[in-house]
Amino acid sequence: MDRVPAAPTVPPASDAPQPHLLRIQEVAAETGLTPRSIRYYEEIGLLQPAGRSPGDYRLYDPSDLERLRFIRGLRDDAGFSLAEIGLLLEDEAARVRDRERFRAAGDAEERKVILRGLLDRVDRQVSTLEAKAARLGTMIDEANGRRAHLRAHLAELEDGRPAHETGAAAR
Amino acid sequence: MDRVPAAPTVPPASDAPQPHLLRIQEVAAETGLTPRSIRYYEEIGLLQPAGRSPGDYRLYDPSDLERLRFIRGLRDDAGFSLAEIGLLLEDEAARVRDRERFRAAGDAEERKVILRGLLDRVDRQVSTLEAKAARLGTMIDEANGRRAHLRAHLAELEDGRPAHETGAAAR
DNA sequence: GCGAACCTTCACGCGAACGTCAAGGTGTGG
DNA sequence: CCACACCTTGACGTTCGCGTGAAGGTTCGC
Repeated sequence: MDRVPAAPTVPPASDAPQPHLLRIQEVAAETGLTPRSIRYYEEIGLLQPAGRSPGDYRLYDPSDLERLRFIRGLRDDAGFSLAEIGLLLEDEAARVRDRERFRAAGDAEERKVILRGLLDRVDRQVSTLEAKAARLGTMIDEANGRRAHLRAHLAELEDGRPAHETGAAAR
Repeated sequence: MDRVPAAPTVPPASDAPQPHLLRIQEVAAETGLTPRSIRYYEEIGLLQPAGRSPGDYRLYDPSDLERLRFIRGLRDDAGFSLAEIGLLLEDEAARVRDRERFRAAGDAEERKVILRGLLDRVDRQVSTLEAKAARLGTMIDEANGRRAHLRAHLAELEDGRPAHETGAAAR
């Protein structure tokens, strides 16, 4: 059975940097990616795992999961290339540094600076996504235009002489 | 062979199959694609040029242009793979057949059947596009959520103690 | 009828985004 | 302590979506 720590009387709250570290296959199952892809994304600099085990296993924390899901969304839903995703997410090294700096910074002023940087990036992400959505919207409009055109033609034919009903083609 | 009607006093609407046939490079300029891509799309069955010249040059009519523009939109704006585009456009051979049959069919009833088929296809295209747009919309919402979260954190820091102004960071 | 520009069909090459072994090290329940 | 699943780093293979010649035929203006 599980050798789970039976009763941690009081987790000392001072530093608990082990919330839920997952190994690569669990991450894969969780995100719908493959281990190979995840390693590849690391290779091209899209994300760094939160840490490594003593035996050098990659270990991922929840924020890594979120990032991977975001990457997958950008790839599958938005159809961006990994290169574009790299530009959107911008410099994984910076993220790591920022998190480090943020934790280290007791100074509220520095935290604000970091937060503003993050906010700017998210703003750019949103506008990029919205631009894409707008182009998609245009395409949908055009397709609807063709649809209306066809409907008009069809109506013309049907209206001119409502011959016999075509069975179950009403819809 | 066919002689071209030099001066069709009254275009009898029965057959005028030479409106504006373009060669591949003109089509490329018109659609923003490359000749190589256009040939490749033909190779994988995305479209057949309206005809060939006596010297075997590919010749494209306006509906080919429209189709190519649609393909480009699906590829660039919607981010579909060419395989997915093939599924969306569904069987170029059918389109050719349909057009042929439509022209040949004086029968209004058969024309209606063909039009209904086309309409169904366009309907499926629209719903596929809208599904994609919805997923993109979800992504945008999530990104906005993160944005709001960051804003809240930032506001908390700034509100708690509005220290000194950060110069020109007002955006 | 000639040259330039365009076209044709192969055919090979390339970067992106992984898949797939191979040859080992790691973690753990029994 | 061992079996076995999981992990590691290479390294090579694959598919997609074309780019880039090579070698030759076609159009067209002059």
